[in-house]
Amino acid sequence: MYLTITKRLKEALAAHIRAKYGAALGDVVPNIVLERPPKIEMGEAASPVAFELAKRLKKAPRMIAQEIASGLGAVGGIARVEVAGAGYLNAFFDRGEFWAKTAEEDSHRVTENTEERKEKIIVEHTSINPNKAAHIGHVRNAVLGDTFARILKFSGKRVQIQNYIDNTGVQVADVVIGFLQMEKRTPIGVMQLAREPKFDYYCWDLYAKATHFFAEDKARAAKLRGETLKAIEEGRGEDAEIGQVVGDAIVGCHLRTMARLGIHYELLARESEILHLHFWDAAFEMLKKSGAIQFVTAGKMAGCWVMPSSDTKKEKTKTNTENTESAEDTEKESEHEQDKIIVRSNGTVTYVGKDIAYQLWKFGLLGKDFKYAKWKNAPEGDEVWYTTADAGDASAPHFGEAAEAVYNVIDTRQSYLQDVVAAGLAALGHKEQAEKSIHLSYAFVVLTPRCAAELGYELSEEESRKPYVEVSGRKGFGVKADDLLDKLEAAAHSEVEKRRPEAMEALGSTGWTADERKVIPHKIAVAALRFFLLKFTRNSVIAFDFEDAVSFTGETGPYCQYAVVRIRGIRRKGAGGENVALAPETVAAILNGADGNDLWELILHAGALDYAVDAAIGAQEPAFVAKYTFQLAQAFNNFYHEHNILREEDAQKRAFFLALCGLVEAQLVRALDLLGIEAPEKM
RNA sequence: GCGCCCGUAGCUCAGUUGGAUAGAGCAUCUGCCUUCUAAGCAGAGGGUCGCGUGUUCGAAUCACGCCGGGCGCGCCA
Repeated sequence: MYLTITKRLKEALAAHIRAKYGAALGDVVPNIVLERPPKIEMGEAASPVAFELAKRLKKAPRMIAQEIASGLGAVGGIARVEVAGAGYLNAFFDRGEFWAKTAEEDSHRVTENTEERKEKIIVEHTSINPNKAAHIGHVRNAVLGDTFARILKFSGKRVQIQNYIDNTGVQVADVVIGFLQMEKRTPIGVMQLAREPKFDYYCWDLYAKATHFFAEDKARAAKLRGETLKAIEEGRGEDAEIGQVVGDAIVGCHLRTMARLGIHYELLARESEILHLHFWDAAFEMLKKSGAIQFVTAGKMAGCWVMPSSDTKKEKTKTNTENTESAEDTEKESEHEQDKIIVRSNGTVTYVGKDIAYQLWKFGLLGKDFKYAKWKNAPEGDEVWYTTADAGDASAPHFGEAAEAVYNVIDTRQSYLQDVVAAGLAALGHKEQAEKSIHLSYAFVVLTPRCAAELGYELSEEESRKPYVEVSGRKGFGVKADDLLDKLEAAAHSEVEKRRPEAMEALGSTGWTADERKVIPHKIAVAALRFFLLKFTRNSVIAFDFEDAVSFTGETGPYCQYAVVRIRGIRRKGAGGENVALAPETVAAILNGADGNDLWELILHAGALDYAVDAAIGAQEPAFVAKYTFQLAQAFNNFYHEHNILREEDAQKRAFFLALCGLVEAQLVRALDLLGIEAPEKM
């Protein structure tokens, strides 16, 4: 609701300024900025536009503000506009109306997007190499992607979630070599092992051992890797057989791990099919024909197909809007830059090349499509599809349908490569799609030295000099996702035991059911972890520490859940109180009354979810929603301590408080849902 | 060397696309459960927003230059 009104105000201001001061000020009009005044007594939205106008009109800002305020006319939802300070325009909302509309909007909202006609947005996230267990870094990726997808859906977009599976890369090859060469296993033996529940953990260790094994003899490593990789890519022999078993089994593990966090996927797009269905060949032809890549005949890169650096450069500077450097400068600089190799002199394609082909497919520009089949090993209740080169299932959704925009959730270290991929699309003439290939980047997760020590990791001299330690799947060092979740669930369980001993002891009617004893700690654990990963903005490096992640107090997921639990308790006990007819005049009287400001701020905040979501999408920053949720919970807790709802003697006031609880609960639950957090009935 | 990111309270971080008196959480200290669940609330201390110059009516935010830290730049993925 807050978004609706501020939008209206912006439009009204823009129209008024245009009409009154003329087109000469055209550049001011599109940038009307609204902000929240520092105090609620100063209104709900303010515009400093008069300062901007003062420059051009050579008039005092306060005078201009006065003119605008008196000439603006009525704006829906706004009671009045006043001039404040040196020339601020402060808008005061109609509190009663805001309350009524928010409650109404609340009951009408459709969260599910059922309209098939809407253009689709792809969010690709997780994309863990299927050769080891998922670790905390992977969880950040998945949680960010999942949350962003939820936010997009909430704003009415049709979103399709894809998880890219590189099941034919060197990482899988390394584990295959581990099984075949180091452990001397047969495909059948590996197949049996792969049925074990913690197969991903087994591979985690094996992968680390393989890395060690390769380090001992670099020449042997290169030879083995080359052979194995080729066999896997071509799908022949024991290598390929084991590769597939490992890949499929590990993907199954990852899906189960992520399902614990409420993360699900619609499509597993696999590299094996990109190879077998010759996606690259199609892309290669397009790139050659358009001149986007060129064959190098002499020098260091003789025999390679490269993308000239000027192309990638252009793409990058273009996003930096205004700064138009002279063409001369750009050329000079590009001389020093290296062209990006797309096809090696031995004829094999690089990762970037494959990614261009894949990105073209996402936008429906490749002229090819996969076949699809249902993933058999999906977590309970999930329907997941995967790409196949076989006949496929005719009833599969149309995954090949062109996307309007694509969000790729990948850590910031791959920014350069993502730019090259986008530049590839642009060079093929798909400028629009290049711009809508959005790299949702985030900084990686590292461990504090204390955390590393807790894990029994011995720091090298170089590492101990640094403020934190990098997670490395290759070294087998990091916090595994399932271990962390187990730890969090155990911590949540003992926290419940400590705080509500009666709940876990099955004493009389206060005891929790067996189901609740399991599910509630789980929900708390998920809330703690997801919120912990979401409260940081994307480009902030998270230094992981058990102490912070396991915390359930302060700015955490459980704090937000707790607010909901409190409301639910009150509403259960106060049931019926809402039935007292609540006159709109009474609400207005309360909100505009002496101590109405605090109540009003709570309502205003509850009604600003749309605003938070809009900002989150605009900045591609899920952390905004986490912040919003925490602040709403905090605002409710303030209200809770100031007013005793059930003991309120004034029936009208009591009915209003209960209705307010209902509104806050609805908004909190909704906001938590966007974060992938469920609020329990009790905790 | 080139490119990207970061530097805000003791610690971890916000700061809504330049606005009014720079905010949270944690930690420390002091209060508050006979009252709707204390996973809570109130209060206190704690700041040259890395440094400098500039643009502006107005800068934590923008520009330039330093200082300090991280990452990327491979015929790896």
